[in-house]
Amino acid sequence: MKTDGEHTNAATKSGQIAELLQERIASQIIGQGTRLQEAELAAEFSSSRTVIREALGSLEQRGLITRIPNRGAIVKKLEVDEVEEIFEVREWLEAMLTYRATLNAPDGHWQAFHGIFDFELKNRIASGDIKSYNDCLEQLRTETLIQSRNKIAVQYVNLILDRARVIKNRITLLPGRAEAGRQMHVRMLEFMNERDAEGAQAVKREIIRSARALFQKYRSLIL
Amino acid sequence: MKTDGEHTNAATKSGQIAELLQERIASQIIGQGTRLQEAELAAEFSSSRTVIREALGSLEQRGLITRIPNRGAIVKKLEVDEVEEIFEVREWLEAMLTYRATLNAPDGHWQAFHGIFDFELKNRIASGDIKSYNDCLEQLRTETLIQSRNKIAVQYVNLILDRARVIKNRITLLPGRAEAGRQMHVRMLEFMNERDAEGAQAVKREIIRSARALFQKYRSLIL
DNA sequence: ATATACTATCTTGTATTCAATTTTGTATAT
DNA sequence: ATATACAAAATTGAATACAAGATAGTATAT
Repeated sequence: MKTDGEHTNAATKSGQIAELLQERIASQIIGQGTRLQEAELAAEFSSSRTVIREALGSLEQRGLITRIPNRGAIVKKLEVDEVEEIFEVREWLEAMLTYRATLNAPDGHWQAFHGIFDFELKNRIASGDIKSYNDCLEQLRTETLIQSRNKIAVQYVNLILDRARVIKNRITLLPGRAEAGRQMHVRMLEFMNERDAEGAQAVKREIIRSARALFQKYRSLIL
Repeated sequence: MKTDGEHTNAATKSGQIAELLQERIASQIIGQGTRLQEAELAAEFSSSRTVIREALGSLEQRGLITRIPNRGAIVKKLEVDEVEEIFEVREWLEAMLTYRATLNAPDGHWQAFHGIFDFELKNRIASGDIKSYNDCLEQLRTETLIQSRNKIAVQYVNLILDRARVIKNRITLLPGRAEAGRQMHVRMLEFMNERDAEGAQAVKREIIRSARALFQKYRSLIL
């Protein structure tokens, strides 16, 4: 799921622990509302509370946990409103990334992806192989982020997505979503091939808006 | 310049110090490339290195400083590419906020601002009072962020802007910019009054793109 | 039985100490 | 004079120790 390993703070213990905890929280191995006790974590990672506190500081900045002074840290709960807000930010930011990637990529750069989405995935999805679809989606996403050539945008969009990663995954699993998503991506990739950035970003928005609509419909099941 | 004091971490020393340093860095009281020495800061704020390290951790997460393991922290230098990237993200994100604020605000909510931008500021700018223009701009911005009703977007857009606040201010001071900006804002506010979110966001983009063009033209003077 | 006050315990916030790495300065060899 | 090797000082990273606030439990009063 990681996109770029550039300035990872993997050198310090606190950085490593923060990464680990982030992964666990984003994938809900550590569930929403869970209390994060410093001494407990220090014992688990056999380190001092100092580094744990530094790691918690990072997670707080990234918006993954809430810290109440003198009371401790808990994993942030995803409120409905917050998920909606995240969808909205993603709609505009990822549209931007698609727009730029369309303009920046070399000629025919999206042809391969178009082929995969138009043919291979069609059958795989029909046979229930959602995992393959998700993997390709992730690859396309990664490539789009690279081609957008906007490191700062990538940084923030990844930060935001990590706050609602499970939502994204659960929506993909909804009946019919994968195929509908595949078709929209085929359309988007056609625009990208034609260097029609305006058209591509419009479809990208459509993709995210439709995911958001599904969330609104099934939120009781998803959240 | 602060927009919302909601979940400020002003309760802990490290939080307070981080806020203070952020303000100093964003306003370039502490210049780019400056080395931040832990012991030195600890002495200045008469606190322990522990809290300083926590504060530096926050600033690193916010992208304001760079920390090299075992070597220390320096205030990030604004590269040309990075400023361009920030302009691009702002263009899309602030367009979104304008779009939403236009749809969300009650009827006639922007009338007062329109009056100020259309009349009062006209003369003030003509007489060289850029400060007033900047203050009104800030008020409009604050109101837009509130009306957008998207806390997460606000959070990220503020984070991003803090990385290039001086650039924004210096561009406003460029000859002719204030008046040109005023006129564009009048147009934008007309759209907002008419609840034409599409039109309003288009002008907002125009505003940011024109600022970006000025940056490209005068970057040797601005950076 | 319920509510309040108090104490003991637990948890977080901060300071201090120790360890590891980097930087700086000096001496020596070429 | 320049380069290398080594030692000392400075700086950051991590662990421990101490202080302060919050929580839980108990005793007392009503």
